[in-house]
Amino acid sequence: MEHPLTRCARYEKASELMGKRWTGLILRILLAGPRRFGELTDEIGSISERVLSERLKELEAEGVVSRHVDAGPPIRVAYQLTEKGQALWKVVDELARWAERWVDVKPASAARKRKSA
Amino acid sequence: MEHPLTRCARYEKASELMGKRWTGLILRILLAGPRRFGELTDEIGSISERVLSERLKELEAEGVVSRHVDAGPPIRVAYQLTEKGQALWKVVDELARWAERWVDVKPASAARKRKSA
DNA sequence: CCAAGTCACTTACTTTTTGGAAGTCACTTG
DNA sequence: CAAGTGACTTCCAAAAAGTAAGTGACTTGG
Repeated sequence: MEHPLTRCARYEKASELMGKRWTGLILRILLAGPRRFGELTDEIGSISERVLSERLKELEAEGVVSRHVDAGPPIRVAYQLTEKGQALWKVVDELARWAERWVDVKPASAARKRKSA
Repeated sequence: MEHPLTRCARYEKASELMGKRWTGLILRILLAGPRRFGELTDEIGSISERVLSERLKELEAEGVVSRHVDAGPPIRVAYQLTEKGQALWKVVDELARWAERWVDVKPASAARKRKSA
């Protein structure tokens, strides 16, 4: 191999977190400011409440987001990034830059076939 | 909401790509140089060949990695990043930095450390 | 007061993805 | 020519995500 690569448990864990469906989207939205549960579902659009709830719990468990209950009377729950979560802005930002530069949003042309006959 | 946020289809697609299990790990390895199928399975450790094969096809379809067959005789297949794939180094790098700074690899015990310089 | 609605979730059930192991195909080596 | 090796596939069970309907606290309208 060209370069040996030491396995990095921290990176593996980080990658496991970001490598879950919807996490990247949730983070981008929360980087713009706190959001309530319903706002998140609306802004993400196609996520199911079941999964959003799950993802939010995972992120909270990881210390990336915090949950704030405003006992109203109209009870409202807001989610916002912790310091650890805010620190992810660079990752999100670089991914956004990459996306701007490299992602074509139109239906991708078909992948080349492997040599088969 | 604090800041409105325009939905970005490109980011959504990028996030869908990175937001798949194993993709972050595969990318980090490939950023260190080309790898053969077996090397990837070994270096990742716990991925199944079925899923690695699937992920590689997806990444190839997205134009992030390219597949090179060296018709040997000992036939070998190498995967390497395309220019588009290489461009992801910043994302991987920022994620790695974040992980170094914020991810605790040990099982979380009673007290959690705050930012220790 | 009672019915209907909102918000933040849960629960139950279906579909899709992933994991694990074994099999395939084209060679290579003993 | 029986046993590998490398790169995948196939099959099947387990886990995660999608869908829809339900829950509980509280509000508004008639």
